[in-house]
Amino acid sequence: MKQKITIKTIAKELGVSTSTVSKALKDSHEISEETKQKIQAYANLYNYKPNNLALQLRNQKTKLIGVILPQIVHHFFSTIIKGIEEVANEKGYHIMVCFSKESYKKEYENLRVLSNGSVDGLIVSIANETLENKDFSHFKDLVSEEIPLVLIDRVVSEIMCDKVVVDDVGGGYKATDYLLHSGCKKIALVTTPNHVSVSALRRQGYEKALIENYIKSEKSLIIEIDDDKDFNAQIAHIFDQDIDGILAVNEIYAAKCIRYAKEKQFDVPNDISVIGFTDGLISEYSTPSITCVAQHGFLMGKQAVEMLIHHIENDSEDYHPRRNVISSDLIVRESTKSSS
Amino acid sequence: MKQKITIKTIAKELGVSTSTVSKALKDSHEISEETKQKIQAYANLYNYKPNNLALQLRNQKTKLIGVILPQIVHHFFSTIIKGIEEVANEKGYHIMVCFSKESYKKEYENLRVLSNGSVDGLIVSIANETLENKDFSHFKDLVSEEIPLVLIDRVVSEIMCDKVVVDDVGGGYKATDYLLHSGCKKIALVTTPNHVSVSALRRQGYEKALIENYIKSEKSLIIEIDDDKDFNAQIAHIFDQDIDGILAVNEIYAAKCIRYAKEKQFDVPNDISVIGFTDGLISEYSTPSITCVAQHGFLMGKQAVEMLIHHIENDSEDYHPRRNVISSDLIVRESTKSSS
DNA sequence: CGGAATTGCGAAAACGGTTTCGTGTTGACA
DNA sequence: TGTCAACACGAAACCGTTTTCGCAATTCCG
Repeated sequence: MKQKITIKTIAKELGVSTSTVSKALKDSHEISEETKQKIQAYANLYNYKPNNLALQLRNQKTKLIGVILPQIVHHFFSTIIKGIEEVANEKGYHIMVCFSKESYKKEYENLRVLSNGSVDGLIVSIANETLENKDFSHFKDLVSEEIPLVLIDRVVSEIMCDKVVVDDVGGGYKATDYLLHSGCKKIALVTTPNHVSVSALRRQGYEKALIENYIKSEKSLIIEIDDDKDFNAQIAHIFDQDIDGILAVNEIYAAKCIRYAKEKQFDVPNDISVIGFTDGLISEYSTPSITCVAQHGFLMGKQAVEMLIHHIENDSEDYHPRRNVISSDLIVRESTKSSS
Repeated sequence: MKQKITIKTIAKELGVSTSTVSKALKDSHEISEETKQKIQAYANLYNYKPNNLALQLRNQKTKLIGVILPQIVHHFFSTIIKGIEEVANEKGYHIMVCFSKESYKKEYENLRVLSNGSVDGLIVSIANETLENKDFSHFKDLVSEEIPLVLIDRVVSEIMCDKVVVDDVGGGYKATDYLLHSGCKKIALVTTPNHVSVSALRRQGYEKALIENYIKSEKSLIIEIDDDKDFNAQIAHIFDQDIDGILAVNEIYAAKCIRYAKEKQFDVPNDISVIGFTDGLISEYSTPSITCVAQHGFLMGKQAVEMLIHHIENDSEDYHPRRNVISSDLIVRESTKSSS
């Protein structure tokens, strides 16, 4: 890279001190009009830009927010990023984005390098592997160093920090309740292994809705998908049980269920209704389009970064962790019968 | 944030100089074993981490790569980010991600703040508005400041820098050729206005394939979609012209065309075959799944960051802009008849 | 035993800014 | 003419780290 022009260069060239240059560039009243003109003209001519690193070091703030997410090629997470970036930008911040790829090690590593003063605060959604291991010491270290931290979507209660979560129980409840009211009698749940906290919560909502409607939840109707195995083979047996509704914990599972149902000559929604989570492109564009629980990632990102920046900029006031819950809505489309 | 422990703190506390501490922490031979032990133990105890900002200022490098993309909630772009992040991480870099939202002003602004020494180099895909305006001075400034820059996907020739592009002409050609060989006689093109460079290239490929097969390209079969208007209204008239094939420049247009075709009682692929661009989730999960031209965003991101880091780390050698072309492949699925 | 080599450490400059606190030169006023 | 304020600017500290160089004290060698 070309040698950048600095305040020193200008000072030397114009025969003044660096302090004069600095003040002149900020239009300080301490400097005579004449000198200011000269310095500003020179700075403009050579396209002087103050070095950000120097400013950051001096001000002890980077105006940077670290974001660590488990994945990127994922509608929900990319929507979150969009929300974060938008509000951050409005408030003069930029974001550094890293991905843990659901791995504890990568998450740990990312946390380590970002907490070296590179960022003013962090927004994190915890990796699945970490949730399984239940080892959160790297987060607790962060908290004890008093680095502002906001946890989103996948959170754990033992980390004392601000949090923004989706009302997953409510989402599972609403979806199941809607299926029941549209006439479904026997609803299967297609989910992930239970250590994924959001899935567990959605399942709670599912079970709650069943109970409230005096239906016994049956183990045989709940499938915990192992992504390493063949999907169809895993769901096949629920189709032998006269089901008329499926709740899937994400839109991919929903889409795959619909596809399988069609193959087996079931009509969606008339024979079987399907609801998914994540209001992404798949739900919108597949045929039939999929009724689903929208999680409002955009809003989540916005709220998270607002909490974070508040924390960063009001360092002095005594701090009490807050917890925002974003309610999830049902977007009704074609994969369900209309609720009577 | 809590007062961080610095080298100075350690030095004062242990009654040595900062240089000694610095060297001890790097296990320098200049320092006696005894002193090293003492200092390292202390540093460990208080969880000392060197301040990144100070290091960056001293080393005049940030190990940070700026990424400016037009959008984020978009399969192709998020895949690019994934590719960039993966390789960057391997090589010890992190990424700062910004979005221009297709706006010239945001792009300009992002470029300005990132070129203040915050990053070692930039990877950019140009905003649509900028492509329309044809004002690239902000990029040229960057180049004249010799800030390493790699342009991806949406590029313009007048900016002298490294580039990675998809073989869009080839993609359009392959897709059209495939349709022709599968028996289609009359193929419509559903595209965007022509200033979007990638669409223009795909159109070239489409026209080239037609010409080579002695078919005259007809204006009435080419629709430039205005996203502000109703989609179906815009494509309706091509369905009155006995078409048996559609090439759409992205997967959303493809999905919408298929949906419309179904509504109008056309069978896809038997009455009308459809091919889209972008191998995203929509193509994969809609029914019928959509044959499409994969653009390999992951590969593009990887190559871009490799070029960039090469440029950053081999500053001395004389620099000749390079241009990588990533060939696009046809992923055959259910929305087309098999090629005979 | 005297000079040289080695060892162990510290002072200071450097990275590029900002900011506080002088300080010398004016000019006005008594 | 002496005093004082205002003006215009500079010196220096500071942010946290690395690194070069210098300097004592010790050890080594002849």
